[in-house]
Amino acid sequence: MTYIDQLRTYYERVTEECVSGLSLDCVIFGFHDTRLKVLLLKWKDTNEWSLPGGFIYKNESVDTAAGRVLRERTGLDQLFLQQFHLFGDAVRYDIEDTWQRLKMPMKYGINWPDRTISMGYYALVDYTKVMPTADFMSDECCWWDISELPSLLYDHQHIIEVALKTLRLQLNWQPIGLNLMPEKFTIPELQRLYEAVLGRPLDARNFHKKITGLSVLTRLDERRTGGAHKSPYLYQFDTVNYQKALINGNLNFV
Amino acid sequence: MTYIDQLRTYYERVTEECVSGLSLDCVIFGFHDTRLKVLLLKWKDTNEWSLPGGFIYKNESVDTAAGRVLRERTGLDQLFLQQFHLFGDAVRYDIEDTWQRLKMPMKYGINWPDRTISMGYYALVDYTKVMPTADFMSDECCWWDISELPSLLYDHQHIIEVALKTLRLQLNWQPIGLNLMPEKFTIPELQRLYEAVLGRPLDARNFHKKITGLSVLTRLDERRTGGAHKSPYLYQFDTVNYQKALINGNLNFV
DNA sequence: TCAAAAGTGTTGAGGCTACACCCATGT
DNA sequence: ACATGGGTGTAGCCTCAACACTTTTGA
Repeated sequence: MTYIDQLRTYYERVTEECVSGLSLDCVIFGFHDTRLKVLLLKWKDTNEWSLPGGFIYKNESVDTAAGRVLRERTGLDQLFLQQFHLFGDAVRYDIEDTWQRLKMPMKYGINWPDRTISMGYYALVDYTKVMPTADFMSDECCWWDISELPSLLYDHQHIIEVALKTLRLQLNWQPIGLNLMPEKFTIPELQRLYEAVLGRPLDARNFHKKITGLSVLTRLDERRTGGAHKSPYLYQFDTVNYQKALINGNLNFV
Repeated sequence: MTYIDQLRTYYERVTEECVSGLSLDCVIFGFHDTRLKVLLLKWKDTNEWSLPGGFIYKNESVDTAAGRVLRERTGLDQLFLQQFHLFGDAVRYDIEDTWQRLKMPMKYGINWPDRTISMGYYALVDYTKVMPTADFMSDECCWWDISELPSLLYDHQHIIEVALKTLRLQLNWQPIGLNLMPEKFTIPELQRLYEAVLGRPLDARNFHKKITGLSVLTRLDERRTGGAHKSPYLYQFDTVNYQKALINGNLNFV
């Protein structure tokens, strides 16, 4: 079976089994090496990248479908996943141009709706736990630095921008740290995350004071060694107090 | 043509001309007489109420469709309208029970999808300018006090709750006052609005100090007379400064 | 004259910002 | 030894919350 046949079969199945005209796109954020990252897929035999996405089975909750897409691309379950915008413009992108960049015959001869509306989700994941996994349409699935994205298909550049804007706005009310950091981390590492999301530096003393003052962290008896400098303490989140601080909107580092 | 025929014709047109399986519901907030209000429709020949909603034409932007629904029910254009949640559970409500309450034969014999996903929008409108207008399916369209809602069809009770929660969260970043108040209003009246949204009383002196300190209001040379008490000054919003205050997130009365 | 709501300032507490030096570690 | 980043405290400012009396108006 050729790749094109596979694709046609896939889209035929989608047409039959999924909600028509509605898709979802996931902006999966990770954090590594002081940088905010996004998980992208490269389409087979092209140099074109896009967000992981998918369709909703006719008897499936949309949120569940988003969780499924996420699980398939990251290997992780029970992730922090949040609706952020419905992309419903009549013309979201240049369809012909897109099919050309994908080197595909338009529509594979099947009855595909003229326009697709897409629900945008963002996810916050622990970079160290993710196993990026390509699907049958892609030959690569990997992390990209948020500030060095490749050219993206569809309106995915726009979708990422909206997701990032939402993330910044929700920083104080969402468990950004809890979900993006590995289990054990140092306070300066957490500060780098906040700086990466906000896009500007924060004062180390004030950050330390604030985050420890909220008692959302538990200091471990371990330190991170290996740097040519004083070894910082490792911390874990105290999830109970973290939830409390979130509810109070106290995790703001403006 | 009987009412049932009209309905069948309508749903046939929707099936043909609209995006399938996706609808939208609008929670239209108004403010009157110290109370937050929602605009509801009563279905013909029943005592069942629901939110105004509609479908999206195949070549229409979803946001535009929401604006259209809103214009048809309020007579107003260019309203403040905001996506807030996609209601996409596989089973959102008891379908059979709903059709029974509507006293309708299910599906009118047409090919209607088994489940509908709905995008929730909320709107903030000037109560005094709205002309509530029923559609052909409803025999009443009117304002209901948010704390004294009737029994609602579908999952509309839930949708209103989510909308209200969103409104509270966004109070500091959205032009709540600007859109819900009439052109001229007094500071105590604006305070009542904030109290209605937040669901708790605010201190008059602190409110006055804060709101005047932001220079988002212009005091007019008029006063509201008629009450058996001191006549309060009338104010208008200074839209330029209002936008600035919103951007800075300064309109918070926590 | 009375009832009802409008208008108005001050004070204390807590949170935020700005700022500089010493310490621990690996090279 | 030295370079690198980690850890730590204080002072001033600003914002917020709490709080009561006088004024105006219509009935």
